[in-house]
Amino acid sequence: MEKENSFFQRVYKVVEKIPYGRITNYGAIARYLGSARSARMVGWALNQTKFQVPVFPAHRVVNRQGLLSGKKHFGGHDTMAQLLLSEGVQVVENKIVDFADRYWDPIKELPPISVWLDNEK
DNA sequence: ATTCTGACAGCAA
DNA sequence: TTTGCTGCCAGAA
Repeated sequence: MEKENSFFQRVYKVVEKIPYGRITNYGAIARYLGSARSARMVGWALNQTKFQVPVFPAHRVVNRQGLLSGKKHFGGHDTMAQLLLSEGVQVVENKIVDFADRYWDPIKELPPISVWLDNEK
C-alpha cells in the first residue's frame, strides 16, 4: 500500500486524464509531476496497474520516440497496439505513426499539479 | 538494513 | 551520431 500522494498515485491521476485517442510519454508525466528525471518510475508505476478494472489507460503512454516500450507488460501478443488501434491510433512496428499529432502534454493541458492537489483536499 | 532492478530520458564523451 | 552512465522512487530479495 502506498501513501495517498506518493509519486505513484500522482502518476495514476495524470494518466487517467489522458484523453481517448491521445498519447503522451513517460518523461512528460515525470516533468509534470515535478521530478523530470523520474521517467523511469512512471513506467514502474504503470506496471502495477496491470489487469486493473476498469481498464487503466496505460497504453496511452509510450516513450519519447513513440515506441510502445511497455508492450510486453500487457500480456499476450499485441494487446497494447490493439488497444491503441481501437482508439484510432495507428501503430506500425511498435511505433506510433502520427505521434506528433496525437501527442498530449500534461504540462500544457492540465493545471499545475499544486493546484490540482489543493483541489482534492 | 543494504542492494538490485525496472514500461525512461538527459547529458557527457 | 551512438554509447554509456546517472538520477529518480518504490518494492522485492
